[in-house]
Amino acid sequence: MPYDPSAFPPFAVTVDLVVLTVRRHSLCALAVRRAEPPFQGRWALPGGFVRADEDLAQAAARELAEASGLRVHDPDRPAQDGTAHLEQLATYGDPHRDPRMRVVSVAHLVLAPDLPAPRPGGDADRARWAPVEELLQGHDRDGEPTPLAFDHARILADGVERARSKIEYSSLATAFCPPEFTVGELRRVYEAVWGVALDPRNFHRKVTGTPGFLVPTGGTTTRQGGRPAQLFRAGGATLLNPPMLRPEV
Amino acid sequence: MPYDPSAFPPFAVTVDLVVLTVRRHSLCALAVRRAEPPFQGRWALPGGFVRADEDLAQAAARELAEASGLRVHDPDRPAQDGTAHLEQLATYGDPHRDPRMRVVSVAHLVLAPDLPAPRPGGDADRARWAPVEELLQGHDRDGEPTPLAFDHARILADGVERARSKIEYSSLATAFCPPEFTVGELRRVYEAVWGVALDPRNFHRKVTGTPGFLVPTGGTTTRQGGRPAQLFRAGGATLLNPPMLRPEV
DNA sequence: CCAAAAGTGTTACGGTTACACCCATGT
DNA sequence: ACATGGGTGTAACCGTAACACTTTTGG
Repeated sequence: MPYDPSAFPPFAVTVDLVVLTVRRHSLCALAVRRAEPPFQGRWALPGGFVRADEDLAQAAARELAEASGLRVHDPDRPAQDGTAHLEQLATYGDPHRDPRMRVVSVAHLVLAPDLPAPRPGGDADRARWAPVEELLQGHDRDGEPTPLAFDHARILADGVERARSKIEYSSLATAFCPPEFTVGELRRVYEAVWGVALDPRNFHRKVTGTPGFLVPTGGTTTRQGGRPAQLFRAGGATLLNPPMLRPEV
Repeated sequence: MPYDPSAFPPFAVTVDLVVLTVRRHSLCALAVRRAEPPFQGRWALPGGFVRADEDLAQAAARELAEASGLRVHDPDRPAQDGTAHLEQLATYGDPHRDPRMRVVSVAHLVLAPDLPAPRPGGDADRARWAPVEELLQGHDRDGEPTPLAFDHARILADGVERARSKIEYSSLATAFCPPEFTVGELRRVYEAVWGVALDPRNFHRKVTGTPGFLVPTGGTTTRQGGRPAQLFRAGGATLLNPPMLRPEV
């Protein structure tokens, strides 16, 4: 087929972000309140237009910094505070997903530690961390309606599903932890993301026995109470083999 | 951020297809020869522009039919001859991936049975099934150069990797088989996609022992020689638990 | 009869589960 | 002393790997 600039319709391309973290033992996502129509006043995933000279991942990292102050992990360096894991999730291009025009959105998944100063935007009126069940069910614990704008509930559900399955066979769960963490803290991440309880003893053996998964720093902490726990950093291994088994329901 | 139609740059959006099949015991991909610049005369993945009123998956299915005559599985019906599995793969949006203009391509993965009449386009000069190693290494067995256009080698590599990992934990390998197939034929699919040899006895026990994976049709065939083998259709189960273990290396 | 592919039986091994038990700290 | 979370030991259990062996066709 010959090249003809008029042969293709123009699209707007955006990135949307599913930013997940674990707070108070539950899986939360970053939501921002829309200031403009359509869906004015409704909660939505952070995102925005891709610029003319930007790669998709660059655009996602820029929008992430704008919405949350988070920076993206440099894979070559040890994890630092305030840095997150970013990966492409999927692309949503229903012709009517945005009533204004034809918009194709490349959704990205971000896994971030629970920051001491989460700073979602700065003021809690425009951005917040909300438990994913609230956002997916469309109402909070008081029954107040909180449906997400556009097809963002679907995108969020896909992102949560990706995170849930990916921590089974990769070391991605460490992206929810601070740079140094204990085995118990890592276990609570799995429990929050999967919504199950895991046996602390077997979990400990599993993660410490997988070569390259965890690297002891030598330090200990009692921040969780009880006996001092060893501190670890994420090791070089990115794949977990055999995988962490997820208890059925 | 207020809505301003001039605030975003225009993009072209395309779909590219990684169409995989198993032929003569090796994993092959559909490649088409480019008739126009850029990369005129080079092999490329089939694909094209998304139309104004089309969903992304619809565009992929349309391009698939145009390039190969294949139709896409209806998940609610039993598999039929000439139908394939289609899923979104990933989106590629480097600002310079197409020298003409800013193109974002939503790649899709198609798994198809080896058709009696593969009909890639009709004439073998414009389309062909090529072993994926040839396409990925950039030359065929005679040393002739066959580098793929654009970033299609990367897209193909991602599609092959997706197929290799997904047949581990899902029943997707049956998408490479005709509607009725034997356990041995299914095993040869795994062996071709993974490039390994599997123990026929253990494989047989594994797939026939997983509830919902295979449904016996009652018929038998000797088309592979030897003792008559039972014929099966794909069952309703889409997830394989525990997964098929992939031998290392 | 022989080759080839299908299918069954059996044992050894590795990883997970379940749970008893001990350790080191804060209050 | 006691509660709390960290960590080790151990036996039952389950699925896979390895391989001997039988079955049923075609040449």
